[in-house]
Amino acid sequence: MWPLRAVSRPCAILTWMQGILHVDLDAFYASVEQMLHPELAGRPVLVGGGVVLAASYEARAHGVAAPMGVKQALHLCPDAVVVNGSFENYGPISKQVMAICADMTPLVEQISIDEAFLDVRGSTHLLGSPDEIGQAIRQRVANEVGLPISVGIASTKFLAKVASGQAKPDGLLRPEDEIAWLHGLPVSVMWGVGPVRNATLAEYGIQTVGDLAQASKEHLTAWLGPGAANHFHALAWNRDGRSVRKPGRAGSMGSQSALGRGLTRETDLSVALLRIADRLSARLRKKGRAGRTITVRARFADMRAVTRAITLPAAVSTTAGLHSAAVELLADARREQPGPVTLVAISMSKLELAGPLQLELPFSVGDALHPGSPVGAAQLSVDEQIDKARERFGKDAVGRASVVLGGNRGVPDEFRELAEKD
DNA sequence: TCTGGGGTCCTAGGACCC
DNA sequence: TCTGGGGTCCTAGGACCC
Repeated sequence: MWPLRAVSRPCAILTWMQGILHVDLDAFYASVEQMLHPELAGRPVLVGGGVVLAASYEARAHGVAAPMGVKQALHLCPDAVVVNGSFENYGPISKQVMAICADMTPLVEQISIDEAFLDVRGSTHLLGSPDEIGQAIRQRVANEVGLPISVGIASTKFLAKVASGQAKPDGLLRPEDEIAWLHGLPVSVMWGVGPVRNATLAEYGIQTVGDLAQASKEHLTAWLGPGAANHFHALAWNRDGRSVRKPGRAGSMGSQSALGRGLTRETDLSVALLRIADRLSARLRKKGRAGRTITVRARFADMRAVTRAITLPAAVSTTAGLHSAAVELLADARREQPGPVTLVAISMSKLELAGPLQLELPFSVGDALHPGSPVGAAQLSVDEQIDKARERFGKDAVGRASVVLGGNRGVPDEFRELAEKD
């Protein structure tokens, strides 16, 4: 029932060395949809709207892959069922899977919603060999969650990741002779080799990881630059010193929005920025964080992108603060390339811990665009609202005030508490 | 049919300081 | 008065990952 692809009788030392697992849920979003909607089981399923976010293996058999336009995917696979992702389900299901991993070892490093590294070298005396632990994870995820998951086992994170990729779908793989096995694979399996580097390497006759391992450092440096050359040459010999560690706090946070054929009018762009500024600042505040560097990226119809950034003396996390900076940065970007903007993104970096949210002020879109205009309940400009709040709650509280888009989210509890105290 | 939304890391040039 | 080498910060762009 559980295809163990590695033909192996682990000796003790290999078991010790090969103690890193990479677990990866197969076609995660599509598999969840098939699980929640049994009528989709066994059928080609595409999750996404404009583009394919995930394709079930039945669809992949027809050449469908993410990210591909849904229309193109349907051309390749006319029987496919297209579903909007039920994104509210994915996070909790991912948590269930990660909890199973955490039962095997405290050293779990989750790297995305559907994959994680585990260092199980400290668990083998209790739970058995890495193979047995890997199988136990697969069995529990199948029984308790209902999803297929693939496992790669190796002596390094890099090789474990490559192995889980080769084990898919629904498999487990532990390469016996790691270097020999690795050298037979195409360079594109390496983490960090995408279309551009793959094409560069192919130009010089580098097809397999073995070819890369044999290439001279001088050549690799000329082709890829010094940093990438060292990195990939080391990986080609499975030299990867990175250990499994609990992920720290994210270094940046961003939000973006695609704008169809593109927007040109100032006011339309300002509204688009306000929407993502609000989404981003809400996430920042929820995590108790604020950022000093604000970056705006605009993409144009020809897919060219222009970025503009500003680093502030103090960290911010308010909708109004992000929005006003973003509007200026976007205006600057558009001076370089006028014309319709097809995507806008705001990203915050240099993140710091911020104090808990003290106060949110309801206000409306109209106020942001035309300060003082009588829109909705809030008839005051942002500045006037802040002045009012300052009068009522004192300077300190308002220093941390943030502004809520739309004014229709109700008054946050923090606001109510302050108001009651007042 | 051109292509979502969330991230990471690297490079390179310029400003500035010692 | 002219000038070196090193370090840090900032900005812009790009490749890549899920």
